[in-house]
Order: sequence, then C-alpha cells, then structure tokens
Amino acid sequence: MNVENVILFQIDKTSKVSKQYSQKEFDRLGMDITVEQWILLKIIEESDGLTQKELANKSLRDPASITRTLDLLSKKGFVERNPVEDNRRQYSISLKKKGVAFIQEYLPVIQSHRAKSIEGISQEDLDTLQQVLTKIQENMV
Amino acid sequence: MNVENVILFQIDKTSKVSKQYSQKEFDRLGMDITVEQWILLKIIEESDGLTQKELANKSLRDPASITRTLDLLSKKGFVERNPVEDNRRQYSISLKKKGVAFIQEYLPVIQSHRAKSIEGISQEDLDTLQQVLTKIQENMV
DNA sequence: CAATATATATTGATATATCAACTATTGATT
DNA sequence: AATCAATAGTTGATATATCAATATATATTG
Repeated sequence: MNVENVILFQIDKTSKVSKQYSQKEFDRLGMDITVEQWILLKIIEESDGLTQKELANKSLRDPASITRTLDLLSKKGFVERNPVEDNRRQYSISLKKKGVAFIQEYLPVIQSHRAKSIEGISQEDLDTLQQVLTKIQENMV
Repeated sequence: MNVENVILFQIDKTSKVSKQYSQKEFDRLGMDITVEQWILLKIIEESDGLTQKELANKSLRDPASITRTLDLLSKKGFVERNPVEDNRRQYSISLKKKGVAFIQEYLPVIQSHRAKSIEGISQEDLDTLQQVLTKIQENMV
C-alpha cells in the first residue's frame, strides 16, 4: 500500500490543493493576506469578542500561533486586543472598521471558492463526506 | 454560513487531527521523527532513486522544503544523496540501512493508525470519500 | 561556438505549527 | 493572608510552507 493510496494522504492533498488555489487567487487580487489570516479574521467576524484561547480552539490552531497571526492582523489594522473587565490575563479580540470592510469586500471571492470546490458533487455525497470526516475525527482522538 | 460548516474546513480539521494523533504516538514511542519526515522516508522506500524534484511532486511539497527535510533525514543516517550519472544538477535519493531498519521497525505502528482512522466506516462510504476528494481536487486546479 | 534560456537544488525571508519556558494573573488550600 | 497551583498570553527554538533570489549545470539557438 503506497502512501498515495492512503485515505489520510488524499485528505491532506485535498486540503493543500484548495488552500493553494485560494492563496493564488488572494495574491492575484492583491489582497495581501494569507489563507490562515483570512480564516482567523472570518472567525472573529462571526464571533466577536472571543479570547485568544477561544480563537485557538475555534480555528484549530495553537495559542502561540494565534498570538503571532493576531500581531499581523493588528498591523494591518483589521483587529484589536481589548482588555477584559474581570480578568487581566485575557484579551477580547474584535474587528476594527478596516477589518469589517475587508471582509465585506472579499467575502464573495471566498464564497466563490467554496462553491467551486463542490461543483458537480451531489448533496447526498456531500452529506456522506461530512459524516465520514466526522467519524475519522472521532477515531483519531 | 460559519467556517465550521464549510466542507474545506472540515477536511483541513480531519487532516490536522490525524497528523496530531500520529505525531503524539511517534513522540510517545520515542521515534524522534515528524510525520512529514516519515511520509518522505516512506516515499523514498517505495520509489528508491528519485530526484528531489520528483520527491517534491510525489509528496505534494515544495522542492525547498524537501531540501531541508532531506538534510534532517541525512543527519539521522536514514537517507543519502547520490550523484546522477548524466546530470550533475540532480541527486538520486536512496535509503540507507538505518532507514530501511527504521521503516521495518515502525511500519506496523503507522499501519495501525491508518486502520484506526477508518474504523467503523463501510467500504462503500470510503469509496465515496475517495471519489469526492478526487473531484474536489480536480475542481481546485 | 557563444550567448541565452531553462532546469535543479540551495538559501534567505516570512508565515505558520508545536512544544517548552516564561510572565503576569487568578484560583485554591490551608 | 500566604503559599501553591492553574490559566492566558508571549517568546524562543525547531520544523515546515512558500516565494524569490542565487549558483551550477544543461539545453537551445542564433
């Protein structure tokens, strides 16, 4: 059994290919943002005010990595760290106007990538895909 | 539509979770190797004598990244770069005895991870999974 | 044949992943 | 209240991903 025939290899390949596609489109449009930065930005938009630990959980990333990506998103003027009332260890992460505008401008681009990724796949197969992925995730805990 | 509901996010999550599982097992067994290094090593075993460019293609990685990982695998004494007869730009990458022995010792571990990942999933659903992943890969070219 | 273009691998720069060490807080125990 | 443990975030170290620049070698072509 060669690695190409291992399902985990194919899953990884699919993830890589789709990220590369999106990144190339981001670059082509001069968006000056990485796919990981976009995902984090979008999560902040969907759930404003989370702490960095919560963002790490939602984005499936390491807190240390979130720190660094937030630094970059802050430099771009997209997000800000706000103090939390009753806990001075935490920050509440929020979108700034520039971040809101950026998402508004480019969300259609990302939505078109999502649509493109599942073109020609039946709803039934998509349901199976989701169900099998969930099962694999549960198996690997 | 939140990012958690995007199928590409779930694909990425599955890939991450399974890699983390394997890496933790590698660490627990004191294997002193990363998942990416293992995959590259296994590809070299399956296709001995490839050039770095060919290894990059097979492993879905960047040539620059292959250079660095091969440096690490060389330091461990697992692989070697050999000159290619008719082209002095290329190297032919081969396993050394220590690499062969390492794979022989730990292949059962990796095989058990593969088996575990698909526990409780029917062959029909696995076929659908493979087919849908291939379709997504084609869509994102 | 000389000049130019292309190919392979390496290296540098920046972003990300992960773990460990660290700081500053907060919580728990006695 | 003082001590100790746990938590949130940051920073450092190493591995990986990617692109650009570079060196060396090979191919093309005028």
